[in-house]
Amino acid sequence: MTASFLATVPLFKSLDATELTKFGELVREKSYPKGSVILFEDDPGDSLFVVRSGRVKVVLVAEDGREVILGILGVGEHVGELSLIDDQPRSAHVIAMEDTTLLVLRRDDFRRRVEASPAVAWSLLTELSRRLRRADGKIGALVLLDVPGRIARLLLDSADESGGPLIDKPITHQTIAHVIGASRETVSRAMRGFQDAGWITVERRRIRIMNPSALTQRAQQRG
Amino acid sequence: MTASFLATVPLFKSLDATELTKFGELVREKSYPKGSVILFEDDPGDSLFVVRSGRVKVVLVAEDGREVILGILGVGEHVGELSLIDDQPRSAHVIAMEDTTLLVLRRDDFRRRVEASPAVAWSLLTELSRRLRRADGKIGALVLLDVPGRIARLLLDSADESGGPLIDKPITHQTIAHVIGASRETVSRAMRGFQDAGWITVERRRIRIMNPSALTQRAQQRG
DNA sequence: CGATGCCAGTGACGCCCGTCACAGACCGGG
DNA sequence: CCCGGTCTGTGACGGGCGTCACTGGCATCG
Repeated sequence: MTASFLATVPLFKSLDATELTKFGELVREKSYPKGSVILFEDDPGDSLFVVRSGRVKVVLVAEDGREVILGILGVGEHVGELSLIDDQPRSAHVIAMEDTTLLVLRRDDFRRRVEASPAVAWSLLTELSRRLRRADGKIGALVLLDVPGRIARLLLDSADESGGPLIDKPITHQTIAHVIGASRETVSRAMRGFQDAGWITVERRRIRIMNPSALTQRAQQRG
Repeated sequence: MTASFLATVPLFKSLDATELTKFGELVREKSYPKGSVILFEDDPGDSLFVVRSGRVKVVLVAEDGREVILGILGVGEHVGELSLIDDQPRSAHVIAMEDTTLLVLRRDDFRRRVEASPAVAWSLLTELSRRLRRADGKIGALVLLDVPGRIARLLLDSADESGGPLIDKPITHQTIAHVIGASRETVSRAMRGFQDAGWITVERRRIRIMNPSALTQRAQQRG
């Protein structure tokens, strides 16, 4: 049932059962195979998407094909609010990293609900704040840290998102490279360095943090 | 009168006269000399600041003193909402770039008003959206563009913020460097290049865009 | 179970840009 | 109108990291 799933989504956690049911009725479900493009940058946007299963990435792509990953979203997270709020076109592409199912909510339905319930508006504000803090942090990292420093930072962030020293989601060097703005080869060399130093171990693309304080140190300055 | 000033602030533009007066009574005014620190990163935050006169910068500072400017705010713009929304510590330093006067609004007063008036909540959402788009754009620029490309982008942005080809606020190379994440010397060389190419002219630190399409081109790819 | 992709590891090379070091221009204030 | 401090222009140099080119691992699937 989709209402019971919605109850697990942070954005809607403050809603009561009857409101959830109403929402559940407004929602359509759509599936996307791995690699397919869900949203195109510059399209006009009129829907909000909630990840029901799978994983998607939000990316900017340069003319020559190089890409930056702005964010990776898993189950319960959502994309597309910005266009609903300010009526501007989509600011990035959204691409399915695995086979993915999304719940789609149309602008008008969403707006009505937000205006009717201050709690949802507040959740939205909280979520946007979190993203802004992250984005600013990322800007700082790009300017102030070298590649190993940015990787260290990413690993620490991912770890405490997983709630332990083991980063549960497998991840490739290529993906890390796109996230921190570096080349695959440089990431490869830096990760080898961390392993040789005994700061992390990697097993079947799962990374375990062995020495958090060394990484923290490394994520604070360059060199 | 502070209520009539508040009426010009986008955040509060949707309020009617009586609400503005109420707000005006909750507000205190504070002045800061050029160069003084208004907010420290990591401080707990419980106030929102609206720039009444002057200009402030939001900056991240590394241990060795290097800095990134996340934003420059002028009259009518505001800082400090994030901590009010999510109760997290301040995410950056805020420093007066000129002698500056701010209006200070305390958390509880602010929250009450936001909850009472959906229009204010909506303005806030709009504003956060705008900042998020900018931040994401900045991340893209840092990763995908070289220094001249990032400068071109900044100049174009600043120009249409001024509403014409002349960027009215004078700005130093050092400041540009901090904003785009580059060194002062490299900015200096790139700007000379733009002038020699006839794309811009500079007079008393005011920049005028002579060839927007060339800059747009340059802001699209590197090399 | 061989084949076919993806992914990681590593060397070589060159360039962008940060850093250091000055010289000269500009600029606001007494 | 001159003077001290800030801002800009430029050369020299070196290093971090992107790019290119391969090699070898390992996993999935007819």
